[in-house]
Amino acid sequence: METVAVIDFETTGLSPDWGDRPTEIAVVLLSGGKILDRFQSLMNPGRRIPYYVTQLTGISDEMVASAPPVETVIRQAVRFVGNRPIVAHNAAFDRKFWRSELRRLSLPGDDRSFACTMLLARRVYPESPNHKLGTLAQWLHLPSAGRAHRAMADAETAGYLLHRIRTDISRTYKIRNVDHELLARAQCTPRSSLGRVFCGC
DNA sequence: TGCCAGGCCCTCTTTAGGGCCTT
Repeated sequence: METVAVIDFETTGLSPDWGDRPTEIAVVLLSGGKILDRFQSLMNPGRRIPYYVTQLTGISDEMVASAPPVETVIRQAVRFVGNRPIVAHNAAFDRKFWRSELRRLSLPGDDRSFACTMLLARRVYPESPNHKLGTLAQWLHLPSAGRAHRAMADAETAGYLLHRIRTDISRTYKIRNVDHELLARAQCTPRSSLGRVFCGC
């Protein structure tokens, strides 16, 4: 089964266009539902972290003061991810920070597509109370990964969610190997045609 | 104590509007 890189950013806010920067990144390499390797680092965003974000994530100005700068960590993360497909929960959010930081560094790969576990979960589990990562983890009884809203815990949980989605799709549509290409296609496919997408492959 | 944006999806829709989700 293809190895994918599941990414999660903690940041100073919602938008790099407003000057927000990452404060932490975690990447897990996932294959067949097993975590093969992990990368995690706090980083110094060069700006203050709003109080409400610290309340949410537990990441404070004091914690990132001695951390390496964003540029250093992003270069390490890019090397760790390599050419593997990238997955995230609400991938549009992580993708825009990934792109923003790669462009700052003039690194290639800022146009890479991300597969999104939230969009997949909306289609596969429409009956879930909502499609927040924490709710899905609880609702599906996924393994506990630690404190929510920290990068490694959320990346691991998104990895477990991805594996569960693959397993349920395989069972529902009698497909043995649900690879990343199918997930990527599902990302752009209306829920009503999900069955046709997988049965058609 | 900075409460910001944007892509996706649904519907009381499509020449639009609003909710969800991420920090």
